[in-house]
Order: sequence, then C-alpha cells, then structure tokens
Amino acid sequence: MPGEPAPEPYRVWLSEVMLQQTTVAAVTPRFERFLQKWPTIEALAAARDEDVLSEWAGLGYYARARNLIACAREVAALGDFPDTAAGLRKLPGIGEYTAAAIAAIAFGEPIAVVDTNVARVIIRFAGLESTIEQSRDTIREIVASMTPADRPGDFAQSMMDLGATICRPKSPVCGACPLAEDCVAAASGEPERFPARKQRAARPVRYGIAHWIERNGAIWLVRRPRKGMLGGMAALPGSDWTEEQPKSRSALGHITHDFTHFRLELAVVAHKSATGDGWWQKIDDLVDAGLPTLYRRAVESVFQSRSALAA
DNA sequence: CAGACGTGGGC
DNA sequence: TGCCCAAGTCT
Repeated sequence: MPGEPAPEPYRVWLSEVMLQQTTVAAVTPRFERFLQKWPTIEALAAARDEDVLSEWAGLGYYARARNLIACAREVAALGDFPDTAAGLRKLPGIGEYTAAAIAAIAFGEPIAVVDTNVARVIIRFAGLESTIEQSRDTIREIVASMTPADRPGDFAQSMMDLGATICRPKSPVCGACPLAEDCVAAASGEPERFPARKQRAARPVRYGIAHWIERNGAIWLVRRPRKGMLGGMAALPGSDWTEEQPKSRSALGHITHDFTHFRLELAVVAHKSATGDGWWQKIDDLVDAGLPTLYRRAVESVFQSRSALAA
C-alpha cells in the first residue's frame, strides 16, 4: 500500500508548536490564518516580530511566538529543517516532545513520541503508581519499545488520539480500547485513579492599574518588555502587578483575570498624558493591535461601563 | 528542577 | 465558583 506523502516539516512544526498546551479547537482556525499569511518558513522568517506576535494574540504562552520567530530565522539560514530529532531539539521552542513528533511525522524517524496523552495511556496500561513526571524515563522506554520502524508518525498520532479520545483523563472508555485486555488500570476498576496527580500550589491574587489614555478616537498602547508575562505583546500602559491592593480610585473599568499561577485584579483608570514608548491605536482598529486576552477584556470592560452609562 | 508561562472549555 | 485539563518549553 503506497503511504501518504509525509507532511511538510514546516506545517508539522507550526501545528505542533501551536498545539503545545492548547486545544485543537483553539488552534485549527489560527493555524489556517498563519499559513495563509506566511505559507513558507522563508516568509515567516522575513516577517516583522510585531506582526507575528499580533497574529498569535489570544493563543497564550507567548514565549512560543517569540521562539517561533527565532526558530524560523535559524531554519531559513540553515536552508532547511534538520531531519533528525537530535537536530531539531537544538532549535528554540522545540523540546523533547516536539522534536520527536516532527522527526516521526515529517521524516519517518522511529522515535518515542510522548505527550501527556501517551503518558497517560502508558501509566494506566502498566499501572504505574506515580505522576507522569516521576515516571518520565520509564514511559519513554516503554513507548520506544512499542514504536514501529514502519510509519512511526502514524503510530505516534494514533497513540495520542487514543489518549485524547478513549483513554481520556475523565470517564475513559475502556470498552472501546484495544489495550483494555492487558491494562492494569482497566482491571483495577478505577482507571481514572491513574496517573497520580501533582499537588497544585494555591493561586495568589495580584493587583494592577492599567492607564486609559484616549485622544481623537484613539488610545495609547505600549509594547511589554520581551521578558516575563505577556512578553513582547501589545498592552495598555500601567503599573506593575503587586500583591498589595492599591487604594481604590474611580475606575473606567475593571476585570479579574485568571492566569495559571496567580489571579490578577486589574482596574482601568483614566490618565492624561501618554507615557513611554507607544503608539496611538484607533479604537475602530483595536482588533489589529493584537492585544492578548487580558487587555482585550480590560478594554471591553471600559466599553461596557460606557454603554451602561449611556443607557 | 519546580515554577513561570495564557487561555478557554468541561463539569 | 473553582478546579482540572490541554499535542510543553525554558530556566
């Protein structure tokens, strides 16, 4: 049977990076937009940083977009993607999983591809009483022993699909699983108990002020420092985020935004003069600014307060 | 090496 | 509401 042609490394790389910690539903339309805008890695390598970051807005984990740009430029300079996992692993934003996935899917390298789905399948099948992190090496060895020399990419994607749909975290469908007969977790009657879960730290609250500086139908936006939260992204200017609650001022809007490791209470207050390096963004063209969700919501809260006043 | 790093959806 | 989870990487 003639196999399907291997997918282009560029497409595999772009989709794998987008899918890191991000759902297929969120990625699919954004992936298509990206490909339309930058059909080749040469095109992406030649793009301006702010255009790529703007296109990434809303997808989260913005270090991925910064690394995407750096990676595209390295690959363009090399002339092509490295064709082995070891070579791919050296590129920015490509870790152990992504290097293996690209190597298997785009280049047919028989290598263990272990994402969180595959890890869960193996932990359950082998009945490992540990977290995924604790058993990382064991899991990789088991997957390596299962990976076929023929069509390793299809095998990898099948294992990920099995974990995502059948061997899912909640309510796994063991009755539909081809591995159920020899699965320790299925035999235990409580497959959901696997894998053991890490304890999570409590999420502290931080407070911040965003400045609303408006003139002639435009607002003043700035670009955040490249390091740290929302690095390099367009933003409303404002204070640092602190654990001390600032004295309450009359706010034009306010939001509560949950990040992974803290909750932010952000008040939007009127401000007179433009501060720092920035630009006037027409309110009618605000969507073009590529604001991350935090600031998109902050802006919306101001408009909502306004329309409430007008009503 | 545990924590930093976004966001949206499910229950 | 709150917690879990998602095709992880970097430091």
